[in-house]
Amino acid sequence: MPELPEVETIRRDLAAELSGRAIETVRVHQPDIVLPPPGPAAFVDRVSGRRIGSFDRRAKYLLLRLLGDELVQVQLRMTGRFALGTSLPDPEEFTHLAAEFDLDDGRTLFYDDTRRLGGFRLLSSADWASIEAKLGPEPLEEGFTAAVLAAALADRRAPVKNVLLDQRRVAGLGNIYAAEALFASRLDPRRAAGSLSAEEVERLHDAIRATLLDALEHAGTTFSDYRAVNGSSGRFQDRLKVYGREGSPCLRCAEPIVRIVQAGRSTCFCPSCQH
DNA sequence: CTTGTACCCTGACCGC
DNA sequence: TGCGGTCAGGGTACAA
Repeated sequence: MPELPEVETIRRDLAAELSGRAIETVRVHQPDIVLPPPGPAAFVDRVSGRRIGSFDRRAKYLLLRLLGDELVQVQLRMTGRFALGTSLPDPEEFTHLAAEFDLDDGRTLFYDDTRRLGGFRLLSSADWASIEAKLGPEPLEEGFTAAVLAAALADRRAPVKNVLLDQRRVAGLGNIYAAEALFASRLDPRRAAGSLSAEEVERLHDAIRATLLDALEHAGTTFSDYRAVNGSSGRFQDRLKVYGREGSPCLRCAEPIVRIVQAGRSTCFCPSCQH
């Protein structure tokens, strides 16, 4: 589900609310959303009573840092979502409540996940550090230059779209924003990643940043499931230029947008003006 | 090492 | 109205 802009929107909504709070009790309704080790029962036991240091994001992960040497890594995957309040804000929307975290201010952090592909993992700082080390650069941070992107794409024969989705190469991009960035930079998603010229890499680099920043400004994209913490939809879906527009005229050249399958996921692009 | 495929799960939608 | 097939913002395990 959510890609960098959506996950970052959630982080911004929750960070100030959660930091400094203590988690008094935890209820896990769907055990399979807790990834072992340590397993659901131990997870409840070890997270209950802990105080939250900060609430961060890396790639598409949310990180609930606990005081002491541990953190809860949250993956929303496709349908995971949060709400914060004294009661379930919208029972009609939260039909697959998977976990609840009661806070020391009387409010509860609710986690709902229709498909249960997302989940929680309690990690030591050392375990997280080894996971973190394998993730690619954050595209919105200073260090993400065109040269860094060029290095991530170099010598790769896989299609550039697939490489952009590989979190070890660039962190945070998913199916929507990879397609949008390739459209904005007029690059054919089927091109071998390593075949891009320096000028093309620069175009792609600028497009990735501009697309993500624009999406962040519009609180992300709500295609079907994603909601911000207060339940509101993103607004970027109205600004999508290729994703989900199969058969519609290209906004640049009016030729029909086509959909192909790459690495098992659909890619929308304009064969007439993306080269 | 790189690359592709299957799979986890539910629900919405489409054609018959 | 029902049924089967397909698809969905992701990531991981495993095979080649």
